[in-house]
Amino acid sequence: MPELPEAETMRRQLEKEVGGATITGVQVHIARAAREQGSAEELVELSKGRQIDRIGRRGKAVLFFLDSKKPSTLIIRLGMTGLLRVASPGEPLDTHTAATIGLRGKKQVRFIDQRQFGSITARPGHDVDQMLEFRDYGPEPFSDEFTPAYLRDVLSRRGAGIEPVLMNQGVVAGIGKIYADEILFRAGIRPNRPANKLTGPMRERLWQATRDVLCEAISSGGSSAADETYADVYGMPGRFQDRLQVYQRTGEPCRVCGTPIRRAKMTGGRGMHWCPKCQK
DNA sequence: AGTTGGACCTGACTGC
DNA sequence: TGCAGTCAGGTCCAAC
Repeated sequence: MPELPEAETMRRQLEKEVGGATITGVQVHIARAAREQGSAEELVELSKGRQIDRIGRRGKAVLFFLDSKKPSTLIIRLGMTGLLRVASPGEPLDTHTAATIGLRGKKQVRFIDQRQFGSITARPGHDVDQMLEFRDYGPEPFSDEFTPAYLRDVLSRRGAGIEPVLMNQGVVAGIGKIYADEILFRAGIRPNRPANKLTGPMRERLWQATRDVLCEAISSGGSSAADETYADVYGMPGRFQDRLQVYQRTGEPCRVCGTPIRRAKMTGGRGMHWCPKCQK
């Protein structure tokens, strides 16, 4: 599923491919994709004729910052299976194309979303932190606000397992199942350890592992694991799946100690993967 | 306030 | 072969 590294990979590619282009219109093919917008007309009104100043990202969402004189922001939340693809208007539409962003010139951006958990929404202004969808978001993992001291404060109030806490976008933005599993392996912490029971050294390792794992995943162009649909804006898969240590490796030997990787459901019903020997 | 479980959604997979 | 049931998880919502 697209998490921060996949969203960041697409952001960088889009910046290069369509940065500076002018939007000629937005066409919604699957109405559900625009469910967070007041109306489809509003989506077009807030984006048509405006130039893409910059492509941004907040957590797992890709942001198109439009027209600084009459600012608005196009928000693509990728959900489980959302993808952005650069295409030419003549190419046949994928069955799951939820929306098409038309551009002046020879390109368009397509939002493809098989499971329809993603969304496309336009909001007035550029102040993302004030917008409904991001108001309660925690810091970006690479920001100055994300520090071991911040983790100490925020985790001290949480008695739930560290994995669901790490996946809570209000705690830190951009982490989903794949990277939560991988970060906790790297930090040597069991996913069901209560968040407020992490030791100081554990919090330090968690902080470091969060940044290291996400950084390496971005460098590898994200993960396209076995049951994942993820591919970049050119349709190319990521390369980080080859370096996964625990995610989707149930029963396979830990690459560090050889112990079979375990899988169990955490509270909330999601699966977690961990090495029973390396993670405490 | 924080935690938990259910709902949404589709394709892949399992079992009879 | 076919078909019902289950699973996967990002995010929101309601209940405790």
